[in-house]
Amino acid sequence: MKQKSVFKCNCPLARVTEVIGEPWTLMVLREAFLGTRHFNDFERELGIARNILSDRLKKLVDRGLLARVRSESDKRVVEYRLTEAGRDLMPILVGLVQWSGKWLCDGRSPTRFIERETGRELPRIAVRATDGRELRASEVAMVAGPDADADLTARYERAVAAAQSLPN
Amino acid sequence: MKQKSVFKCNCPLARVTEVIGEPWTLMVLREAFLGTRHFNDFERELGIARNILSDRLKKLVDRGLLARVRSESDKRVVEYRLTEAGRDLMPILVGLVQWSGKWLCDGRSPTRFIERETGRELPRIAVRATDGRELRASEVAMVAGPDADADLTARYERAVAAAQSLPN
DNA sequence: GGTATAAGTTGCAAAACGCAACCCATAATG
DNA sequence: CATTATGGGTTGCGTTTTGCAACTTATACC
Repeated sequence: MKQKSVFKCNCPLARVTEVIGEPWTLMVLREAFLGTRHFNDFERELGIARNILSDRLKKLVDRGLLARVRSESDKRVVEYRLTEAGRDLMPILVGLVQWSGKWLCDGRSPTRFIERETGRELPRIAVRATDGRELRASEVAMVAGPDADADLTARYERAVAAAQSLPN
Repeated sequence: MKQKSVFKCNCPLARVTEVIGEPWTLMVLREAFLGTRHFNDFERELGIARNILSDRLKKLVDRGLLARVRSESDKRVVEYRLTEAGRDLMPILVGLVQWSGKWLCDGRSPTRFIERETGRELPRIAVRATDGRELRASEVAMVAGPDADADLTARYERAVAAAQSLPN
C-alpha cells in the first residue's frame, strides 16, 4: 500500500491507523496485556503465521509500544514487554472490547473487564467534559489544534461549516 | 486473508478487528463524524481509491455502523449516515486521536476535541472504576464473561495464572 | 557431540490494494 | 427531446501484502 496524501499528513488518526490498523496488531497487543511475552507464545495463542508475527512485533517495537529485551538467564529467549505508550493504549482496548460486546456480539459478552481490587465489572468508557459529565457524540466537535498544518485546518473548517447546515 | 482460529471465535476484540482493522475504515468513520455523507465527498477528502471506498462503505453498512439512504429529492444521491452503533464508537475515535497526539506526534496536537457548548478541550478518556476513580492498566484484569466458550475461558484462566507469576 | 528449544527468515501461491478507465441512472440544459 | 453533466459506483490490470510450510541460526540441556 503506497500511502499518500492523508496518511502522510500529521492527522493523528492517520498515524494511529498505521499502528493499530494492520491485521493482527490489536490481537498481539491484547496478548501482551494478558501477559504473553515470548515469540512462540504469541504464535501459539493467536495462531498467527510466524513471519507476520515477526513483522508486527518489529513494528510495535519500532513505534514504541513494545520493548524487545534479551533475557539474561537464557540468551535464546527474547521478551516483548509493553512500554508506557503501550500500556497507555489500554483504555482504548477496553473500549473496543466493550463496544464490540455490545454491537457485534448481540450484547452477550464473552469478555469482561474487572477492577482487580474489587472484582467489579468496569463501566463503559466514555467521553467526558472537564466537569466529569458524560458527553454524547453530538456534543463533541473535532477542531484543528495549534500544530495543525494549513490543509488540516482547512479541512476542519469546512467540516464545521458543513455541520452547521446539517439538520442532525 | 483467510481468517481462522482466533478470528472465528467469539472474542470481541477478534470481531472488532475485522470491523475497524482494515486500512481506511477508521478514516472513513472520521469523515462520517465530520459530517461527510456522499460517496464523492469521501473520495475527495480522503484521496481513497473508489473501489476501496465502495468496499469499506458496504462493509460498514453491513456491520451496522452506517446507514445507506437514497435521497428523496435527488434520486442520484445516496447518503451514508452514522447509526447509533457508529456514533457509539466516537469515544474510541477520540481516544485514538488523543493517544496518537501524545505518542505519535511528539505531544504536538494538530487535532483537538472540544465540548461544543463551552469550547473547552476534552480531558483524555480513561478507564474508571464504578466509583469514577481513574484506573491504571495494572489495576484492570480481562476475564471470561458468562457467554465465553471453553477455549476463551481456558485462555483467560491461563493468563491470570501466568500474571501471578510475573513480577510486573 | 547430539538433540531440543527459542526466535526468527525464505519462497511461493493466493488475496488485497491503488489507479485509471468505463458504466448506468438521474438531473440539468438548450 | 437530444445532449451534456453529475452522483455513485464496477471492472481490469499490475503491484504489494498475507498465509503457510519449510528452512536457518544460536543457545541450552543431556
